[in-house]
Amino acid sequence: MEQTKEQERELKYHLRLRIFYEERNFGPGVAELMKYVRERGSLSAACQEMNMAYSKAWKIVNKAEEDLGFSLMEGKRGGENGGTTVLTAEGEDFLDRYLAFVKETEAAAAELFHKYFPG
Amino acid sequence: MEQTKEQERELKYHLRLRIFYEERNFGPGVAELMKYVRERGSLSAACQEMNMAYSKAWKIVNKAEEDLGFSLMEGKRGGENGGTTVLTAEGEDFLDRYLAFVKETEAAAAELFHKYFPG
DNA sequence: GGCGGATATTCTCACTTAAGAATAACGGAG
DNA sequence: CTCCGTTATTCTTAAGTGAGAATATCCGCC
Repeated sequence: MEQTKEQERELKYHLRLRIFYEERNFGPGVAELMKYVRERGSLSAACQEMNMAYSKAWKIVNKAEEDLGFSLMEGKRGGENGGTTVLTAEGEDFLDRYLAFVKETEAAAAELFHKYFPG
Repeated sequence: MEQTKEQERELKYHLRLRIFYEERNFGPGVAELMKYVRERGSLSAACQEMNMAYSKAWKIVNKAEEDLGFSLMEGKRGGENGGTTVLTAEGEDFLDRYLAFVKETEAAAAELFHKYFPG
């Protein structure tokens, strides 16, 4: 504020799309976890993919479910591989809509960014 | 995850638009401060409007200026009212473009949200 | 029936961030 | 020349977050 700095820098934008309901929210973190759970059939496998502690992932998912008011995934303990986790039907549906929403919104934002911050 | 919850809730979305350059960024907080500084000609007045400690506001602005590489506002100490702070020309320009970018992006996002999350 | 691997849950600890107290400098007004 | 309100800056302390250790439970498989 007192001293000015002179260098030019390339600007980049970044979007964080998050669905809010009062203090509750659903964002990119849970979405990514869900994508891996759908792909791998296991929450701990999803954690390995994302290099995240299982306990943290579990808390994130739990919080999102509390916030949304319905289950996103369901786990089973024991069995052949030790256990499994799969998305619920509502979880699948919600994730798909969230991903489509984010994708199109990001495309729109990219265009607008170049409009206002060209070069 | 173990127990399902049944209530229906209205979903709302919320957008956080933030301009990134590597670890640097410019977001809604600094923008709001700048709007009040432009309106009131004083950073401490802006803080009162936003119910924020002056020291915190100053730090936020300073960080943003460091990140962007140019001054957003300039302060003068002493004088009739104790001091003043006004936006620099670059600050004005940047703020205006940021606000326009955010406004149009939010409008686009609102439309897409209703497309994917109707009702 | 014990093993292994996954789910489920709680508890620490480090680290980051938030909030604001404290202090100094400044300059017009009275 | 002292006072007042503001800018400028640093420091302390409280609060929140992140990362993961620790523990318990489940169940097919050998």
